[in-house]
Order: sequence, then C-alpha cells, then structure tokens
Amino acid sequence: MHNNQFKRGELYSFITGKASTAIARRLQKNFKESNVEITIEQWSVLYHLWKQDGLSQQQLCDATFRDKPSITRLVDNLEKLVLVKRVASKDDRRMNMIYLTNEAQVLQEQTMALANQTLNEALGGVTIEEIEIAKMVLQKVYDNLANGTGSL
Amino acid sequence: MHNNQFKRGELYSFITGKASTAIARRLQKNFKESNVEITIEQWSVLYHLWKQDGLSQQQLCDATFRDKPSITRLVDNLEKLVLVKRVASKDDRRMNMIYLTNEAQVLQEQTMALANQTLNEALGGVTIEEIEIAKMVLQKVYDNLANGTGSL
DNA sequence: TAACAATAGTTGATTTTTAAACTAAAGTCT
DNA sequence: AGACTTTAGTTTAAAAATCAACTATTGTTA
Repeated sequence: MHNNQFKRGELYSFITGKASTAIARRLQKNFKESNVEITIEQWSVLYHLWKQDGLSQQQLCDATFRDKPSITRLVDNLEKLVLVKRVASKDDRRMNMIYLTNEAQVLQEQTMALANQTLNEALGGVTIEEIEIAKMVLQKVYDNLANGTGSL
Repeated sequence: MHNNQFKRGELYSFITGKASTAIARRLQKNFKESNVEITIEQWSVLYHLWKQDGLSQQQLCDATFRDKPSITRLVDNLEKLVLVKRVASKDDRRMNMIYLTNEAQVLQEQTMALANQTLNEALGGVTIEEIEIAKMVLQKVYDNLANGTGSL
C-alpha cells in the first residue's frame, strides 16, 4: 500500500529469474570447459562449506534456500563423488554434520575463479553503484518473502 | 570489462537467484490458496499467450527462456488440462501454433491479480527508482550472457 | 533436380525440484 | 515418567530441466 506503482507488465523477469538462470547456465558451461565435473547445485553446497565447514543439513537448507529433500540428495551425490562426508553429530543424534574432503578443498580455488570470471561476464557495463542497488533490492525481496505468510 | 571491483563474496545470490526462487514459490503458494491448480511454469507459458495468442513453440521457447523439450512437455500438459490447443500452421507444416482455450481465458484475470499481489508482497519497502535500476541490471546481465559466445 | 544443411518439434534417459508422508531423536509440560 | 510437539533427515511420487538423438519439413546450393 505504499508507492509501488511500477509498471507491472515488465516485471515478468522478476518472477522467472531469467538473469540468474542465464548466470547459472554460463557458470555450468565455464565449469565444463575447465573440466570441472560438478553441477551448479552441487557447487552451491560446496560454496557454503568452504565458507564454513561442518554445517548440518538443515543449515545447508537455509544457506542454499533449498528444502530438505533436495539437500539430502545433493549430499548423497556429493558423497558418491567423495567431495563431502556425513558425520553423525555427537551432541544431537538427529543431525549430520557435513565435512569437505581433501578432494573438495582442491576444487575451491579453481571454481571460485570460474565464478568470478562468470560474474565479470555477466556484469560487464554495470556500475558498482547499480550492482549494489540491485543486490539490496534482491535481498529485500528475499527478506520480504522468507518470513511468515508475509503480506506487507 | 574494467571497473567491477565489487565485493565478490556477497554476490552468491546473483548466481543462485534466491529472490526469484522466493517469488516463484510465493506465487505458487498464492495460486494454491486460491485453488488455481497450475504450476508456475505452466502459468509462464499462459502469460505470454495472454500477451499474444497463437505463438509457435519456438517463440514460446524464446519468450520463456526454456528449451524445446521443456516447451513440448509444458504444452503437452497444458493440452491435457485443456488450457491450450496445438494447431498446425498452414504456412509451415513444421510449426505448431499454440492457442488458448476459453478455460485459459478465464484464468487470466485471477492469476494476474495473484501475480500482482505476489509482487507487492515481494517489493514492499523498495522504491520505484530502486526497482527500475534492479530491472535494468538484470536485463543487462541477461543481454551480456545471451549474446556473446553464449548458449541459446 | 539432387544433395546437403537448417529449422520445428518430439522422444528417451537422467537428474533435480517439490510436496507430502514418514522415521527417529529431542524438547516440553504436566 | 508419560503424552505431546518440534526438529533433522529420509523416502516416495510427480513435474520439470537437461542433453542427446531422432523425424519431418523447409531452405540452400551446386
């Protein structure tokens, strides 16, 4: 009920996420060209484990914005690739703590470089100020929708 | 090419599209609560047909940023739901023109209202100027990746 | 015209996502 | 302690995405 009298007809891309889909496809392509044989979804899990190792599956759900079954299967596949390891928590036997293997540590530098390269390709011709505003808008959108039943 | 010295570590959401995922989930939830029994993907096809009826499947690929098999199956399912109809083109017998049924016409007003409501929920507290900049950035990202050496 | 290439769409196999129902382990409350 | 609820994770089934191979039609070109 505030001043959001934007042009509705042009907001389709906000819903479909064309830009993020394009970035993900390009990143996947850049992985493939460098013979990095993991999916973007798997990489997004590794990304958060590189920031902090030993997260629980629930923490990975929150971090990657995926639901529990998705994380279960992603961790399944990452275990098959010997990139992570499930370790039962001693404090709470319901929880699995997910740890990176040495094989996964090796991937960090290369894939982060590819991610940065991809973002450079994506953000060419966009100023830092514009990027900051876009980031802020996307974060606000997420916050608006992430909690509660959230009507304004 | 040059001055994109942004803070990389915070750009994760650009890749994962958390915001657009959140919007899509909320829209799906709002559909469900109003007993609109279609998926967001199906709706995205109908959306473009409401703008212009009788598009070919290839045109729907371009409009929705999906590949041909995806559109084939989406149109399959929409035909099962009696929301669209395939009509062989007379000019080019390779092409199917996709037309909305009366049942689909009825959905337009209700679902567009739900989409607007969802966007209002998503964009609360964001100014028009910020939205315009975010839209521009996302469009530029898409253009940067769609043209180049890119796929599709 | 014949040979070849490009385009529109389909089909098959594999993977991912999602919702819903489910098990197991903690926590809560009397 | 016993009943109830919550939390962490798994499983199942359906929709969708992706990659590759395929048919049919159209366009190009020698």
